[in-house]
Amino acid sequence: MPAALKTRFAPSPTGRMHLGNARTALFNALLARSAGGTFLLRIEDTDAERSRPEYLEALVEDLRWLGLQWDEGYGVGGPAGPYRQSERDPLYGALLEKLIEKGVAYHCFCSTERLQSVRRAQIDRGAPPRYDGICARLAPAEAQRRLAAGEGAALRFRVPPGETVAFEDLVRGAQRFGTDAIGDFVVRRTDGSPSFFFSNAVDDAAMGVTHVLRGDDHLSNTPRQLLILAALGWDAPRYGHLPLILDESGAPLSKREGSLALATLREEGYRPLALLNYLARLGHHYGDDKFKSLRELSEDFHAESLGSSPSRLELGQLRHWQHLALASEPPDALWEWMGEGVHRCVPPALRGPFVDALRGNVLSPVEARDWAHRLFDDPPALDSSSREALAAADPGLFPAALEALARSPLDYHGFVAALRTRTGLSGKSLFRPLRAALTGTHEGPELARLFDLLGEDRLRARLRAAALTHQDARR
RNA sequence: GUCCCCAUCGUCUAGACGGCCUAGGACACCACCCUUUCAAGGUGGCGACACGGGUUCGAAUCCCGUUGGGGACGCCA
Repeated sequence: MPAALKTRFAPSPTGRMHLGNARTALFNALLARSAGGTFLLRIEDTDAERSRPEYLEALVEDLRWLGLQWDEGYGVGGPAGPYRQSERDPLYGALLEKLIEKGVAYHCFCSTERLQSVRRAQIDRGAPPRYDGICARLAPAEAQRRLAAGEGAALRFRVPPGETVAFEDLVRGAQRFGTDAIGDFVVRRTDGSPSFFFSNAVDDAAMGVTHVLRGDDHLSNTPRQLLILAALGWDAPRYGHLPLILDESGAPLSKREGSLALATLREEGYRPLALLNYLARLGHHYGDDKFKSLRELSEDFHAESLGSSPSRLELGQLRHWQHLALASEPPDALWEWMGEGVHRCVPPALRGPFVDALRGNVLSPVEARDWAHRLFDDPPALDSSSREALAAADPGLFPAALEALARSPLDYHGFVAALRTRTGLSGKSLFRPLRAALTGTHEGPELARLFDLLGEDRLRARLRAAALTHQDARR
């Protein structure tokens, strides 16, 4: 029986999650689900300096909010724990010792200063910056002596010269790297903590991860990790490298917090599925453009449909998916989503009609709240376009509207018909000032729905106010 | 600098085996329809194979080069 497919998301808690991370997590989750496999969450907090507990919390919260459940790992447990790298030192220690015994790892006593000046000199002379191998040639006895004397040392992996590391990338296809292009790299820092190359590779293997979808920036790290695993005699997972995501200006997404932080988007009211539908199509192709549930997203996911060229973020596209996400939301959920500001402002009896009227016309709770205030706060704030519309209105319009309203207060169509015959106005000259008088702005949901929402008293008051504004403007 | 990756409408992308591509879809944009208004909705339009060489009866698709963008070369991940 073939081993079940297992994917992972392995973030380091050094910052807030952004769209790039989120997509990596999503693709791994989708790949696992599409194959009935396992999706695992591992926390890579080996960098004590930059890892922070609050980022860890935020990470978990972001993932949960997105709806990406993990079946194994941090917070839920599993057979291969612990799932925080900071708790896995015993395993790393034993494995590192094994590498030393085999002679594939050696102690390096070089100071950061020396390493830096060597690197600078290499670059100046046009050579690739690589470790020059001073400590690789140290006699073991000499290394032992310096260690015993209390000298600090990092551990480096001895990269075999003249070999080729080949692997089949899940998205890029066949890859080959010559080991001569790779310098001996650090697998354990002087402070005793394992490096990314090491802990990341070793944990994937130890946790039974079979498929790794990760950022493009790891492509040239892959041969190092393959070398480590081979030295240990372990099977490596299959790697697939996703093209980077660029921001709207074409620059690579950075880890810095910004408008693209997931948390920001969430606060702005974006629905998780809007984000997921958008992200799933950045670098992956579905055969259709339909809005999909998480389940459909994974059912239709195919690793072969992963693209290999970088894609650029565009909020306009995200808004499109938000639109579709909201359209598929049941009324109660939409009402919840609109938030406190709306709940306080909209009369309970009008809750349903309000949601119906607004659906399709707003993309965020802030917009919904603005409409709630626009409709139920008196007097409504007039924007400049509606002031103009009021000033330019036919002088007979508002008096006639008041009369028409008195005659058919609960019937929008009757009201409009009466108004038309009475004033002879129609089209823009009728509706622009009417909309301005009633809502204070020039665009929005269907006027008929708003008419019902406003109610007779408010309609009368607004028409009266408009008549006065109109006169003032003319004077 | 060295090695590696990428290159189709403004954006996301379709494009196995070269012909079915006068390059398809979606977002945006524009127009029209609907609604006696705007928005929403419907229909349609605009719009791209980075450049230069090859190979071939035929290339977006294969090869080479150029240009552009990105990544790696860290005791960051």
